[in-house]
Amino acid sequence: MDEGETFQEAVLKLVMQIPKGRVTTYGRIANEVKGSVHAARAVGQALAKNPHPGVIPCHRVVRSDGDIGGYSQGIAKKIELLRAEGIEIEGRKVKKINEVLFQFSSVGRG
DNA sequence: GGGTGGGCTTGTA
DNA sequence: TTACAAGCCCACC
Repeated sequence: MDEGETFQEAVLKLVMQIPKGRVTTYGRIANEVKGSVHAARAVGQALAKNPHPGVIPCHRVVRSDGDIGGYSQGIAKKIELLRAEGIEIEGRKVKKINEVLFQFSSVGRG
């Protein structure tokens, strides 16, 4: 991440890169920003307090287990947003999470 | 300016 | 499936 950017900024920027119809996990972001999956807690904080709720698709971030986890506006809301993008939701978990999982290190990360 | 607690998590037993 | 422990950042006092 950029030195001039803070942890929160780095997290938000990564989430912004998530394309529609795709989702990622807190651990992935935490690994990209801090390199520690335990930082996922901090990632959630950054998303929960995202200063750009209209630019940061925090609803595209779910748990590593596929569970939606939580949402400041409400889990139900998060589910609707994901379904609106074409992502299937089973109860409180994302179906075929491995297929919609978006990887940051996929390309351009050399 | 310093110390403590909470949160949209993760992994193991 | 449930319960416990670890590490990280922000807000409050």
